[in-house]
Amino acid sequence: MNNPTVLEVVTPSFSPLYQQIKALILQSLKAGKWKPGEPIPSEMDLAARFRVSQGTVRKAIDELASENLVVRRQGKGTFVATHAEHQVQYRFLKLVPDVGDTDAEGPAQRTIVDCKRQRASADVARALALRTGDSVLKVRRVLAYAGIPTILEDLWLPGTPFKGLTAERLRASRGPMYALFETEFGVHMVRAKEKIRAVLPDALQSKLLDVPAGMPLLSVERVAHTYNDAPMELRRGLYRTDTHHYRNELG
Amino acid sequence: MNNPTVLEVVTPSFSPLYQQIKALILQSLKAGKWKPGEPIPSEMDLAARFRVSQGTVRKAIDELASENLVVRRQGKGTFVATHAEHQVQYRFLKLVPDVGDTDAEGPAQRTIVDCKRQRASADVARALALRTGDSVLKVRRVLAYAGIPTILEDLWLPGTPFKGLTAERLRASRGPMYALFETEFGVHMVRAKEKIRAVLPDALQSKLLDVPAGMPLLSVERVAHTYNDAPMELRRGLYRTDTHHYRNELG
DNA sequence: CAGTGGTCTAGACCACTGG
DNA sequence: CAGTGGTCTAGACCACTGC
Repeated sequence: MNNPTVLEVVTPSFSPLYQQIKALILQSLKAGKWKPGEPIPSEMDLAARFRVSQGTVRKAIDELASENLVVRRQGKGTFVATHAEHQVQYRFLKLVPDVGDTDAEGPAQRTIVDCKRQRASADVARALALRTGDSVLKVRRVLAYAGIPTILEDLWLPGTPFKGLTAERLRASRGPMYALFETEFGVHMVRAKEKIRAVLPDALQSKLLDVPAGMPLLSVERVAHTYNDAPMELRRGLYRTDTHHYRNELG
Repeated sequence: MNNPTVLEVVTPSFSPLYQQIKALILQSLKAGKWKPGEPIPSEMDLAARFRVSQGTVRKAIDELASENLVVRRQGKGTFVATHAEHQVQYRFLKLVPDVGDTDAEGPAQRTIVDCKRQRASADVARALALRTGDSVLKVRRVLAYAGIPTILEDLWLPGTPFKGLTAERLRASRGPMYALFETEFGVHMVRAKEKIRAVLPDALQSKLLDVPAGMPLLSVERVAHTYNDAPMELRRGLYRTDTHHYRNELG
């Protein structure tokens, strides 16, 4: 009767009220009941709706806030998190210049190299939870700082949710790509996982980044997820790390 | 009268009670009043001492727990966090095998290549908040998985707190190095910052890792801090990323 | 000023651990 | 069983925002 691989040997059989409230709010977020940037109902309001005390709603919202799904602003309200605010330009980009800081460096110059529809290869399909051969959008772009190409990115997006995305549309947009996804396609990335390696560029890559073929680069493979933890983007980045570095904080 | 670089233009002039309580507990932690692995007083106990309600102590401890300084265990108590428990072998090491998981891979085979006292160079001194020429300990070691050398690490430690650390002592210890630091030298690392780059190894490095000179490697420079945010270790790691990768989660 | 999130309390009860 | 952390409540008051 032992079951070593399953964590919950007995039924969970207990879920705190605030977790249930959290799940309900989360459901509304997923359903798009409140749009990114908009306020959600006040704590008192939600407490009244769910027939619980303010403290219980508060704890639910606390967790959502700590997961960056929602932002609290004292005196104003609680707002659905968004990538479309000038706050931090790129929330998931951890590459910073060796000298000075990201602010001093200013925004990147972005060049869309390519944007086309194609069929998902096996590994792309697996990363995006699609089937091999499903339609995906592939984007390739270069980010430059002070005129120096620094990042080369390949992106794959599932075809259906991103129907209508074109190179022109990408070139026309200002601000983070994730902001565009949010406002134009209703896709809000909330979490991401990265796998980082050191690699050498192939001929085309070294040409696009204007670096020698023998220069080691950081390979950053990112899968970004939307609310339901559904993977909605696969991104493979090549970073120059002779003038910049990937910064990580461990707690 | 303007002061653009300072955040608090006006005085802070307000600090919640629970923050003050948190600071008091933190002070006891720094002072080593309770040792890693030991329980701190119960919430009720602390509440009585500080003449506040349980809820206020609770919120203080909540923050300490979320910073991994303390671990809560329902029914048992709240314990000072420690690196010396089999839980997670290496809390700050984010390199994982491409196939299988860290558990399946098992513990690393560790080889201390070198351990000697030397004078701090300018950059080492800066990282450790020492003066150039101050005495530091330098350790070099190799970690291997399944017999394959995978990580080459250079460590610099300030000489004074780590007086008495020798290669023999390192070789004799089992478990994480941070556990040894904790039990033998009373130094508990709580936070760390990493700068990650892609590099090529020099001749000696490629020999120690048994990789070709042209193989790109991940360079991970870590500064680990103890309670007061004092830097207590500089570590430069070279990771093979042909069989492993650095895994990071973004929220 | 009213409305929001943020703090604090006192007390009740629940879930888990160990003797 | 007593003691621990974990949940929940109801109500008071504080700090901040905007009108």
